[in-house]
Amino acid sequence: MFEISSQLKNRRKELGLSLYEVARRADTSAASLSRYENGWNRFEVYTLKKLASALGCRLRITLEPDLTVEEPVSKLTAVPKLKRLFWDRKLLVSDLENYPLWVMERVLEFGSLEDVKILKSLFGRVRFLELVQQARLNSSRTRAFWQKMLEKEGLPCTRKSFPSTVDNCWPA
Amino acid sequence: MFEISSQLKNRRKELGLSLYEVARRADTSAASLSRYENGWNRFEVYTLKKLASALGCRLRITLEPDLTVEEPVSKLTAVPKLKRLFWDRKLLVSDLENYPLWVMERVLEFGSLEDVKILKSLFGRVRFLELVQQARLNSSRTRAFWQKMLEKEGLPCTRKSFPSTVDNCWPA
DNA sequence: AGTAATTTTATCATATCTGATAAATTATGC
DNA sequence: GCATAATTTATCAGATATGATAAAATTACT
Repeated sequence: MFEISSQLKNRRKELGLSLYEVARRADTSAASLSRYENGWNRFEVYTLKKLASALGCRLRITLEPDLTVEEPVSKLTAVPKLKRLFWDRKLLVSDLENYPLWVMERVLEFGSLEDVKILKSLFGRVRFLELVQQARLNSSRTRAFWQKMLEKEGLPCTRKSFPSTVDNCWPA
Repeated sequence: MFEISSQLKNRRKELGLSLYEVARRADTSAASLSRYENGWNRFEVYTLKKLASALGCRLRITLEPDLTVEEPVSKLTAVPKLKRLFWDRKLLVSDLENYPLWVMERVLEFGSLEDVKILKSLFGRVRFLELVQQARLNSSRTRAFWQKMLEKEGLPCTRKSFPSTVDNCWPA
C-alpha cells in the first residue's frame, strides 16, 4: 500500500479540494498540510485523525502479524502464551497432556489464529484435526468456521455457513 | 477494530512476552510501554513502527473513504476532480459531452473507485454501463475487473477471472 | 506467607512535532 | 503574457511525546 502522506494527497485530489480548503477543515495551515503530503512520516496519530476527518475518511491502524517469524513450540513455551484464555481455572503444563480437549475448546472459541497455530504445531496436524472434530463449541460462529476448515481438509461435514475470506489464513 | 493500544497489548500477550522484553527490542522502557498499552492514543507513527517491529508485525495505516458523504456531481465539479488523470491532454468540460468514451477509458484504467462513481453519477447508470461495454481497456487486470462487474449486472460476458472480494464495493 | 517478577503510576529533561508566518516557486485561468 | 491562485520551502515559538528514573502496586511462583 502507499505511504500515508501519498494517501492524503491522493484523497484530496480525488475530492478536488485545495490545500487551503482541507487545512481550514482540519484546523491547520496550508503550509503544514503541504509538508504532510510530501514525504512526512512522523505524524502524530492525533494529527492523522484530524486530516482523515477533513477528507471524509476513517483512519484505520492495524498491527498485522508477520507470519514468517514462527518460533518452535513446546508445552513449556505454549502455556504462558495461552494462559490469558483461562480465567476460570489456571492452565497447567500437565493439562496439555491430560485434558487436551478442554484446552482445544477454549482456544478454538476464544483464541486468536496465532493461538490456534500453537496448538496445531504442538499436537501435530492429524491429532489436531481429530481434536477439532471432537470439540464441542458453544458459539455458532466458531462452529461454522471450523466446519468450513474441516471441509477443506476433506473431512465429512454437513453444513455450509461461512464466507470464503477465511480460505487464505489456513495454509495446508 | 480495536484501539491500537489494545492491539499492542493483545499481540504481546499472544507472544507471551513481558513488557521488559518488548521494551528492550523496541529500544524504550517498560514504563513507557505500559503507558502505551493502557489507553494512550497520541502516538507518533515512528513509535508505532518501532513497537510493531518489536512485536513481529507490520503496521498498516489506511485512509478509508467514508461512503456516506457523497456530494452532488455536475460536469463542472467533475472536471477538477478527474483532471489529475489526464496528463497528456488537458480535460475540458466539453470533453465529457464530446468524447465520453475517451474519458471513461482513462478513468476506468487509472482512476480510483471514487472517480468511477463520479462518472456513474454523471452519466447515469444505463449510459454508464453502455460505455463500460464499449470501452477498450489496456490493462488485462482492469478488463477482468469490469467484465466481472458487468456479469453482476446481467450483461453477457465470456471470461471469469477475478476474486470475489470485489463484490462488496459495487452496490447496485 | 514470602520472595521475585511484572506491571502501573508519577515526575522530569530532552527531542521533536505542530501551527503560524512570510517568501519563493509553480500552476492556472483569461 | 499577466494576474491570480495554489503549492512549496524556510524559520520559529510553543506544545507535547518520548525515554529515563524511581517507587508503588499487582501478580506469579514456591
